Formats: sequence, C-alpha cells, structure tokens
Amino acid sequence: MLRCPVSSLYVTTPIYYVNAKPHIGHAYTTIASDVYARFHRMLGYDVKFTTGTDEHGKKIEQSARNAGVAPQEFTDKISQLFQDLLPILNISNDDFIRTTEPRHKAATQHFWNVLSDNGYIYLGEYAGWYDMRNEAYFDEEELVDGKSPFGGEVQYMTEPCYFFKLSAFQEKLLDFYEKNQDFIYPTQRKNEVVSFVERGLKDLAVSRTTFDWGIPVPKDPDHVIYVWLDALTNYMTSNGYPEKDQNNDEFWGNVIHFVGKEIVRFHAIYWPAFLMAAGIAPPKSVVSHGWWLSEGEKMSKSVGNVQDPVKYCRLFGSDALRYFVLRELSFGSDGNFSLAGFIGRYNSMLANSYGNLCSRVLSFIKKYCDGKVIRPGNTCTEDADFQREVSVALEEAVPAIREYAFSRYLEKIEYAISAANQYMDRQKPWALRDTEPTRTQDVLFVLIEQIYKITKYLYPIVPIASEKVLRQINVPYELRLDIDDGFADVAIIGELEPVFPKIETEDLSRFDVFEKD
RNA sequence: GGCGGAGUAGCUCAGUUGGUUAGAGCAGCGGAAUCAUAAUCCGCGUGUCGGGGGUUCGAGUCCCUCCUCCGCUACCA
Repeated sequence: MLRCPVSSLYVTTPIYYVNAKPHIGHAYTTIASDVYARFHRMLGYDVKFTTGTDEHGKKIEQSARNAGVAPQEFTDKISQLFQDLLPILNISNDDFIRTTEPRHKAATQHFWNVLSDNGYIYLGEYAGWYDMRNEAYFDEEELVDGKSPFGGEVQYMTEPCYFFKLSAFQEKLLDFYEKNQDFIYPTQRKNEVVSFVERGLKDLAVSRTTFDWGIPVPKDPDHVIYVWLDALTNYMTSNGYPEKDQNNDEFWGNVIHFVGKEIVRFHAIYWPAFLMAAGIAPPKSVVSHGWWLSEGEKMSKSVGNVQDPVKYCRLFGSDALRYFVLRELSFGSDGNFSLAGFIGRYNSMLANSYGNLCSRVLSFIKKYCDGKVIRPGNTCTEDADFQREVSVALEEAVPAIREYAFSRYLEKIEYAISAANQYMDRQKPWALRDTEPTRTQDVLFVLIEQIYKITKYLYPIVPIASEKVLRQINVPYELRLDIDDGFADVAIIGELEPVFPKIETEDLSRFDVFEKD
C-alpha cells in the first residue's frame, strides 16, 4: 500500500512579482508545485495548493508611472497574465491570491499588529548613503570612490522607519535549522542560509516612507509595510488567517513552499522569524530550484532570449512542457532550456517510447483480439519478471518525488516503459496471434495492465495525455486519482486516439513563424 | 577575502558508509523484427573519474595542495 492515511498538505508557489509578464522560470516553479500537489492527492493527501501575485512596492509604483497608468490598473493587467497562464499550464491550484485584495490587506495588518504587540517591532531611524538618482541606500563599504555602485552622488540621510527585531532570532533560527534538517532543500542552499545567519543578523527595516504603493502600517499611515513582510503573509491569508488559528490548522501543520533560489533568504530566514515572533509555527520546508538558461545563455529581456512558456504550450501542449522542465534538469540545479533539447526529449521519450507503446499495444488488441482482453488464469515466469520489473521501478519512483527529485522520478518511469517495450518484443504477440491466440491475449493483458500502472504514475506530470490513455482503456475517471487502485479483470479498448504525436520538421518551421510574432 | 557547491564517456548526468573488469540516458555505428506514431528490440564505449601528492591490501569515493567554473556574503523584488 502506497496510499497514506488521511493527512493534509499545503503546497505553495511564491506569489509572483508583477513587473513583467511570466517567463519560463515562473512556469517552472508553478509546474513543479502542481506535480507535487497532484502526486500527493493521488497518494491520498488532502492537498491545498495556492499561487498568486505580489503587487506592491516601489518598483511597481515606478513601472506604473512609466506606463502612465495607476498602480492598481497596472497590476490588474499583469496579474491577469499570471492568472491566464494557469489553465494554459494545466495547474490545479485551489486559490489565487493577490496582495492587493482586501482579505490580504486585513491579514497583513493583523499580522503586523501581532508582531508589534509582541514587542518585535519598534520605531527607529534608517540611516545610510542615499543615491538620489537611483533612489537606493548603500552602506559605507558599498560605496565606490565616494559614489554609489551605480555611479550616483550620495549623501548621508536618515528617515524614520519601523524595524523588526530580527537580531533576536539568530539563535532560535540556528536551533530551528538544526532540529529541522528538512527545512531547506537542497543542502547547498541550507548551508548558505546557515552561514548567513551565523554571521549575525541585524534588525530588519520593515516600513518605507519613500513611496505609497503598499499596505499602510496600522496607526501610522505615513509608512507602508515592507513588501516582503506583506508578500510572505499571503501564505496565511490564503489559509484563512487571522480568523483561522494557524497553529491548530491541519494544512498549516504541513506547509511546503516551492521557491526559486533567488528568494530562499526571505523564505528561510525572515519568514520563520516573523512567524516565531507571532507565535506561529514555521513552515515544514522551503524547497528551492535553480535557474533556466536559454539556449546556453542567461535569459534576459535585453538579449531577447526569454523563453515564453505559452508558446511551447500552444505548439506542443502543456504536457510536453511540464514533462520537459521536470525531466531536463535535476531539481535544485541550473539547467539549459533549448528547443533542440525540448524536441529531443519529447520525441525520444513521450512520442517514441511511451506514446508508441500505448499505440502498438492498444491497436494490436483492437485489431487482433476484438478490442478486448481478459485477465489470464495463469502467467509464466517471463510475465512475472516483467511485472516485477515495472513494480520495482515504480515503487522506487515514489521516494524520488517526495525528495523533489522529479527527474529521477521520471527516469524510473521511463525504465518501466522501456521494460514494457522489451517485453513485447520478446513475447512477439504478432508471431503468436494465428497459432496461439490464448497466449497472445495473455501477453496483451499483461502489457495493458502495466501500461495502466505506468500511466497513473505519469498522471501528475502529463495529466492530459494520461487521462486520454486511461479513457482509451476504459478506466473510469474516479479511479484515476488513487495510486493503489488495481486494474480491472477485463480490458476493453475504446476509441483510439494518438497521444504525443511526434514533432516533425514542419512543426519547427511553425515554431519560427510563431517566434516572429 | 570568508563560507558553500561543482569539475566522471561527444552531450546531460548516476555513482550510497572506500572493495570485484567505473554506470545510465541521448547522440553515433552495425544488426533483427514488422504489432506500432519509419516507432521498437539486440549488440558495440582503451573515459589519465580537473592536475599533483598522501593514507590504505585497495580511492571517483578519505586527507593535503593546486587549477577552473558557479552560488551566498541583507534591507529593489
């Protein structure tokens, strides 16, 4: 039994900052979170899965001004692009939260009041060398020849500012990391976080007076709340805070935050410190992934090599993109996103190995077994060997995904697919169909039952194709989501429809056309 | 500078606490088969495991040193 007794899991993506349209990095985090969520639903977990947009801050205010629109109008537009991306990627989120929503403003201000009431927020003065032209503060040691790193003239300035007593949490955090070894994944990021904290924590400036686009500090509306304090609180807003006591909440007891490596510090240091200060349990894990290079180079708008997830979905389907990003690189490391790599993986694995396996088995049954096979009375050693091979591979896949090793999960499944193709080649049903019809149908049943199992394991990654295959072998929808369900004793083949048609050269020219748009 | 990663076949990477002739996938070459999306299956790798030194009966795996690449080193997000 793989299925777990009922337990709850809360999976989150970061809320994405709305200063530019979504790119492949956003899609990647969202897809990984979705696969993790779907997989755990299949294991029997009660899963809550949220995503959203982070909409406050100086940068947004400026971008809106540059675009000549009000900040709210600006964020409405970009946030919509992120919302539109979800169905395109086939994401199964339960909530989409925007930090400009009233529920979030209320939650954040409540959280602020708790931190303040608990004595962790105080009014002080922020001081530093201010670069007027670039509107940023710098420390003395950051200055280059008496100017800011951007080359602007600086002057020493102070402004009133609320601080969070982060310094009070240095030991508590280190102790927390020590006792919760799984808190930060992967290990490299954990080491970075620990060494950062060990170096000493200064109090954190958590309010700003230099711009207005934010949530006002309660009782002192000249200040807006620091965007990260605002943004991180979304995870609780979405979970019913403050009405719902997070410490007695089943979802809050098992929170997994998926993030990109660039925001680990906020999630692994500030966030647990804020929560500790409020007397709320920190999340279970912060899981961070690497960055995508584009055709071997760093993605950047100025270079114009930003990979657009929507384009890939339109041309090749969301399943193909989901499969590629999780298979191509080991989760946590950086990797390369290239069209050639994408097509190579798609064709060799999805089209040739898996798609063709389904096709050859199902159409064989359709043509030569009257579209129906029944469970054999007895099987031979070769059948048992094959069945065991698939079972072992799939069982090994489970711990992989639970350790966020999505590519290892897929490797195991691919091994099972390969075993199925090998089994069919060894048994040669096409050579037996006239002389040994019984053995032929037995072999086909053995095959179709393993295809059923493999397809179910593929479901979290490629839900559309998986559902298509299950429909072709007449597996009812409601069975799809439970990993322990067995296969029926009679398999009836429905209407055949190809999954993962091979990408041909003509499709590549279509890709170029699309690119010019 | 400090701390932390990484350097293994053409490419992408596995290699658990040191132990038999260092593995997988992809690409390439040869063959078989024809159920299938011209898909599949079988066979084929003389790699200084970044360089050098050391510990050990034995090291890709431990220690030292050097080289190269990368990340973190707070108040834009």
